[in-house]
This record gives sequence, structure tokens and C-alpha cells, in this order.
Amino acid sequence: MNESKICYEDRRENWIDSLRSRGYRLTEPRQVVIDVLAYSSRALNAAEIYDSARKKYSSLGLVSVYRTLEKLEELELIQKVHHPDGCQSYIAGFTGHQHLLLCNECGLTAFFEGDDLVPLIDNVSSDSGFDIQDHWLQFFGLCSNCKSV
Amino acid sequence: MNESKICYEDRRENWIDSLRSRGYRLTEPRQVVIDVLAYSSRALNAAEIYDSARKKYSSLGLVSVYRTLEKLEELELIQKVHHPDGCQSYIAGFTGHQHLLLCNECGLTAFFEGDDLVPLIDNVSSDSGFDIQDHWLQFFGLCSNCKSV
DNA sequence: ATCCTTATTGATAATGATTATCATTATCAA
DNA sequence: TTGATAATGATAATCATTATCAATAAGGAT
Ligand SMILES: [Mn+2]
Ligand SMILES: [Mn+2]
Ligand SMILES: [Zn+2]
Ligand SMILES: [Zn+2]
Repeated sequence: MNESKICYEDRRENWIDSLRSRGYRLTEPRQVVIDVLAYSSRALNAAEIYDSARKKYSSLGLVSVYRTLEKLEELELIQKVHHPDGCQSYIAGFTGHQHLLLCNECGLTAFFEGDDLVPLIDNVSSDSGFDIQDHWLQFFGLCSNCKSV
Repeated sequence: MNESKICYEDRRENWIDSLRSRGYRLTEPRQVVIDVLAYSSRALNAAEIYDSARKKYSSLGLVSVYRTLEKLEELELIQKVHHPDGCQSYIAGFTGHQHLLLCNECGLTAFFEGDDLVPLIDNVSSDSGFDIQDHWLQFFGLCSNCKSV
């Protein structure tokens, strides 16, 4: 039994439930977009999702991809991924306090947690006079597959 | 004597010297763009720079703003600032190992250093199998002016 | 100081990504 | 099954950025 497959399936169910409980209708365009993104381990932009989802549902319109992304982002089920060469791709949203880890080679995305920035934030606060409210932290590197090639 | 003014003036000189030593000509469009950005404590996008620089040089073309930004970025004198609502604005580049601190209210940008992420990077590396090469760290909050209002 | 080469410019058109419009279709509660 | 209307795909519009090109101006050579 594949552990990660179960996780992806749960994610798909959760996204669909969230849409429905918000009163949004469950349509085929939304389903195929969700099927692509909920199972992806890489961040995908609208065009990539469109290409992939059309293999299952060829009459899908690109505009519906944008509209579905908008809904999923509004419900905080997905989030934009910022990257040196583009900030318009999406991946599943964080659960709890997590940050992103991105493979520079294949784009694989992973989450990590356990950062403790409190001492640094205290120092920077008193040095700068800022009241620091949020932080972005993101790691880049090579995933285990790509580093061994 | 104003300390920060001297710093901005040095930055301006440095950018102009860098352009010239790279063989680029020193033109009025480039000078007014540099004058805006080198003295700015907020990240600015092309349109904002255009509006501001035209007050000094009204025949400036928007395209020349883009072209100048391209050159300055190529020379690593400026850098893009990623922000929840836009990633096309620029600020002076880092000197050494620095990170950004942004005011959510007025956009004031400051630099900080002194982060030590090595222990975290070691943990995440062994947990994930990634070879971590780079990191992005950015703080958001309220600057000393905005927090007291 | 005057030429001359050519990098640079601004006006304009083209591109590409995202968003708005609208008649048609499909969802889902009644 | 029906009906109100949310959602769709086709299409057009918008917006930011990039490409084209003839005219201009920077700056080294004379
Ligand atoms: Mn954190
Ligand atoms: Mn750092
Ligand atoms: Zn990889
Ligand atoms: Zn970004």
C-alpha cells in the first residue's frame, strides 16, 4: 500500500468537500483541475494544468482553470509558489506552520517545519524598530533523485 | 550631516561607475532612473519609476525604464522584490549575505543579516534527502513609524 | 573642436498572460 | 422533473512587457 497515494487521495476529497460546503457546485472542469493539482508534487501554472487536464477532459477551457484556481486559492487550499523565474504557479496549501523546499532541477516540492526564528526576529526587531509579523522562508536545492544523477 | 544621504549618494555613484566600466554609455534616461531607484527606501516597479523620473526628465520613455532595469539587474546592482501582491518591483541589491524586511503599511524596505540557518538546514537535509543550496528569508511587519500610528 | 561609429532612444506595434463579457449549458435543491 | 442560477467555453478586451525601427546622441578617434 502506497502511503503517499493515500495522502493525495485525502487531499482531493478534502478540496472537493471544501468547495461543496462553501456552496460551490461540483463540475467536471473543477474536478479535472483538482485531479491534476491535488496529486502534483510540483508547482504548476494555469497553462500546465490546462494541458494536463485536457487529456482527461478535452473540452475544458483555459478560463475555467483560472476560475478554479481562484476558488481554491480563496479557500486557502492552494498557494502561489514564488520562484526566481516565475511566481504564477500553484501547489497545495500549507497545513500548519510549514515552509517550502524546492528542487532546482526537477521542480519537486516538499514541505518542512521546525524552524525557530524567534531569536533572530527578536534581534532584528530591536535593531530595526520593526514589529515583525510574518516571515517567508524557502529552501532551494537538489532532491534526492536529482542530486545522485 | 545626514548619514543615510551619504549612503544613497555613494550608491548612485557606484551604479553609474559600474555601468560605465561595463562599457555602457551614460545617458540622461539612465541617470534619472538611477536617481529614483538608488535613493528609494521602497521597492518600485517600472511604472512607478517612470512616473517619478518624468518629473525630472519629461521626455523619458517607459521602454527606457525597462531597459535600464534590465541592465542594473544584470550587473546585480538591483534585485526583484517578491511580495504577496506583486513580484515586479525592484530595490537595491544585497551587499553580502542579507535579507529583506518589509513594512506592510508603507512599503519601507530594510536589510538585515545575522541569520544562522545551518542547524535547520542540516535537519531538513537529512529528513528530506535534499541537498540544500540556497534560501530565501524575508520578514514582514510594521516599521517604527507605522506601528506607532 | 569636429567627425564617425554605433549604442541608445522614443514611438509604435506585437506579444503573451490574465480578466471581462455573454449567450448557452449543467448543477442541484425543491 | 423542473427551474433558478451558478458555471461554462468562446470570444473580446485589457494590461504589462517585449520587439522593431528610424532618429538621435554618447564618446572615442582624429
Ligand atoms: Mn516559519
Ligand atoms: Mn540567510
Ligand atoms: Zn529534483
Ligand atoms: Zn514572487
